[in-house]
Amino acid sequence: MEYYEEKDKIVLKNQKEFNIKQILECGQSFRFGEISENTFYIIAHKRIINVCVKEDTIEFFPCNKKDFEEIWVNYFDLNRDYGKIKSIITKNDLVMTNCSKYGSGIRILNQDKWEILITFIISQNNRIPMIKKVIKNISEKYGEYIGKNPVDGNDVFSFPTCEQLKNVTVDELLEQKCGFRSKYIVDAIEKVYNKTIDLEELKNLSTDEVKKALLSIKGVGPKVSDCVILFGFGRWEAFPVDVWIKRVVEYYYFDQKNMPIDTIEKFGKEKFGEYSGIAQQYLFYNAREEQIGK
DNA sequence: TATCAGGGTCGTT
DNA sequence: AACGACCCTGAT
Repeated sequence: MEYYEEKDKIVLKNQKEFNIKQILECGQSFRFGEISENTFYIIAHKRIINVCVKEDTIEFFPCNKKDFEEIWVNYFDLNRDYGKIKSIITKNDLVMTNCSKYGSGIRILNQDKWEILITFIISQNNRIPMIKKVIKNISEKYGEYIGKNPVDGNDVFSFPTCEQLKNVTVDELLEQKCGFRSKYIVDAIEKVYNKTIDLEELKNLSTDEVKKALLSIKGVGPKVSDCVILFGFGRWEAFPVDVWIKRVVEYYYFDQKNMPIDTIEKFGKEKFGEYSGIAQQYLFYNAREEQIGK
C-alpha cells in the first residue's frame, strides 16, 4: 500500500479495487452522504471522515497516519486482494464476471457489530432513504456529539452504544420513526445489555452458533442475521438473500421466478463458498443499479 | 387526493 | 407451510 500524510489528510496512491461510491451504495452502509461528485462523508468509529477521489489518488480527511493505520486500513479492508478473489469467483461464471466488473470497486467494510445489528433490524421492509433518516435520528438523540464535518459544516453524532440506549423505550423509538421495529430494537438492546447475547464473545463461536444466537432476537430473521454475520462479523460465507438478490439470481442464473429463499441461499453458498459475501455484494449492486427483475 | 409498496419478520391459520 | 399485517413516507 502506497500512501503519505499531509496536514490532516492521508493520500492513498494507486489503490486497486476502490470505488467509494460503489462501496457505500452496495447496501452495506447507511451512515454516509455524497457531498460532491467525488467526495463522500462517512461516520464510523466516533469519527467523521471524508473520502475524496482525484484521478489516481484517494484522500482521507481529516485523518492522520495513526488513525489511518489503526482504524481505516481495517475499516476499508485495504489489506485484502480483491483482484485475486474476483479471479476465483468469476471462473466459468459469466454472470459473476459481468457483475464484478460492473461493481469492480466494491469492498466489504469492517463495521461495528452492534451498529450493524440495530441498523439491519431497522432495514427490514423499509426504504434506503428512510433507513438512513431513522439512523440519523437515533444517533442525534442518543449518540455522542462528534463535532462539525470540516467539509460541509454539518453537526455529526456517533451511533449510540448499547449502554447509551439501555433505558430507551418503545414509545421513544416510535418518535424516532422506527415504526413496528421499535419493539424489536428494545429486545435487541435488552439481550445485548444484560449479556444474554455477548456480541464480542460470539466471535469465538461457529457461524451456525452465531446465527442461532442472533435469531433469538425479536425482529431478527434469516436475512438480517446473515447481514450481521457478513458486515458485522466479517464472515464471508454468509449470503444474505433480500428481494434484490432473489430477483437477480432468478433472472441471471435460473431464468424463472418464485423460487424459495432457501434455494437461492443454498445456491449462492454452494457456488461461492468462502466468498459468498462479496459475490452477494456484486450481485446486489448490479441488481439495484440496473433494477433487475423489477 | 388516494393508494401502494419498500434491504423482512412475526403471529395466526 | 402459507399468508396477512406492520410504521412510515415518497412515488405514482
